[in-house]
Amino acid sequence: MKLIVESKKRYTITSALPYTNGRLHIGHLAGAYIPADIYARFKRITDNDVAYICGSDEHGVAISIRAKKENKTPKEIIDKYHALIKKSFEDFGISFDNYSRTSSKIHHETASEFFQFLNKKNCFEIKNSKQLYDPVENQFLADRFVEGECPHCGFEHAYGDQCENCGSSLSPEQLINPISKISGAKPVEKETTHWYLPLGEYENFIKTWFLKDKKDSAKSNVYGQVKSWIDQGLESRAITRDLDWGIPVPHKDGDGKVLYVWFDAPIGYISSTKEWAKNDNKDWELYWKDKNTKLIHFIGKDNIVFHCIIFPIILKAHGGYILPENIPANEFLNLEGEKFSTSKNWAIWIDEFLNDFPGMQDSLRYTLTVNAPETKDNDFTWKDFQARNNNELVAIFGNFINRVFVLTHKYYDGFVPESGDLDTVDTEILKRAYKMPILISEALDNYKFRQAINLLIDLSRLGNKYLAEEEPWKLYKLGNIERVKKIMYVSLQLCGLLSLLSEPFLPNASKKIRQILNIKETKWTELTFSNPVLKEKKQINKPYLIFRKIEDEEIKNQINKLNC
RNA sequence: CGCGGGAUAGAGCAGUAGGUAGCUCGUCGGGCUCAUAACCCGAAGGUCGCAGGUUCGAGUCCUGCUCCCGCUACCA
Repeated sequence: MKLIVESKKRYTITSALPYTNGRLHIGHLAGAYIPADIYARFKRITDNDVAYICGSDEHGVAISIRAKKENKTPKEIIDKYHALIKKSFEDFGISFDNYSRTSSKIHHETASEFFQFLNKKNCFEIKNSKQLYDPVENQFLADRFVEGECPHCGFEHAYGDQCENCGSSLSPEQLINPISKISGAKPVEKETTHWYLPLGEYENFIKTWFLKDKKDSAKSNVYGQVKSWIDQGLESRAITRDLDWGIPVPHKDGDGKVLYVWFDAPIGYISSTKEWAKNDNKDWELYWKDKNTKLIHFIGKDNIVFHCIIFPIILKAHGGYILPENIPANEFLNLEGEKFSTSKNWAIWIDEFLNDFPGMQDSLRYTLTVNAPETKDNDFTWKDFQARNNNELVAIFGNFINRVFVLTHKYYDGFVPESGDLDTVDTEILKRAYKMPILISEALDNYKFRQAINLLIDLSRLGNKYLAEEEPWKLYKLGNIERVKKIMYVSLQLCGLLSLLSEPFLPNASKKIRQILNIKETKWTELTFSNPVLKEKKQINKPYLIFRKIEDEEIKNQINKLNC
């Protein structure tokens, strides 16, 4: 075990860029945003230099199609959802250092330069291919947007890439009587030219950099997925598209073509960092090119291949960038046993949650962390949410703090008592408590968020047990005033520690407790047995309840809301 | 079909060098009354997905199988 908390390092932390064709739901939060936010806050409070970066991903064929369907421009679509998503993040309290968008000027410039740099370095192949084309809409069709009869089972609504009925994978030209899903017209084949990234040339790079060097640090789900891809062999991948929405290919032969959204999106992390650096007067290159910077990507499992294979290859091909230190992808969260579904409205939207449970961000953060899909898909249920909130957050954590505060005001008018020499039980409790910053740090450094937040609750359990065993209220009545002072002094130190240790997980509660205790945010590196959080004779403010219970009625309403 | 992850008490999970199965919640019983009817203690409850194998001994290693979730590359 480490004896101290690591500090004084530089971190570039990213969360997957949300795609601007829908609102945010709690599945998004659980996968890529809450873990990253905890990690970023943790690294800040352990005295590191942190850039926590994100932004909206606003290109790609899906947005183009959606705009057509809704009879709007792509820009109208992305402006609407960018605003909604950004507001949800702000209201929920995700602590991005910068939240940008890929339609911004700085991103278009950055991505274009990236393409030009790689093109000049001869990193691309240029190849011709035949693709299906919609003659009515005058656009090329992604496989998914061609529909027809499956040659295997006769199912009439098979997609160009797969038949949903029999499960066989297809290519669009195999379909019988294919039609464009956009116009309904019969697609025609047309030749086109694209730039390809020859991923196969980088197989050995991935084998060494990831499969060998990350074998111990990568999560098993991530490692297995990457290994599977490499074992199957990597093929060249087109990084341009025939589309009218996106970043124009900056090349004389690039007319009517844009950069593939998966080429430009991860570069969005870089341009968002640049935007932040410009506003904050920082040097962005330190966060992307300095060997001492650790780059961590938080994503959902659907993004593994792009963050563990394709983006690192792009960075490697460029040559001037650092590579990710780790990519702690989460699995997926289900809702009441079913997958989240935007079309069926089977989701808990962030804005609606905040509307129905104002000020209860920490309750959701708690539930989504303690039940995070770290190693496999997990399920969110409203009943579990209520139970976690009422039985753990309120009854154990909130209640411990409250009973200490109430006793402090009752006995000492809100002043921290002078303890004198502590008894052995007292110092044992404090010693265990001051190990928590190290234990929690260790768990978080290994991306074990569930374990980390359980350690935090364990500290309040320790406090509750201490109070139950020492029974200061009894001693007070018996007149053993000196002993009560020691017990209360120790209990207050635990509250102080809880307020600081909860900051990454429960930032709102942390702040409230610190305000009651009258203490400033303190780096975990300064938390030691010999330097108590609360000084004797310090006065604390009038307490109030930090968390509230959730009633059965509220849960019933939410479940009804889901089912209609 | 191929590949990846998972399968441990009613629920959610630990168990990362093989040695008499642990934690949290829930349930039941008791204690306490400072506290948001909260807190503390104790008990019941599992043949560790199935079948073989290696071993003195396997949840932990090997083989085969079953079930659940996901991926399979222009749905970003």
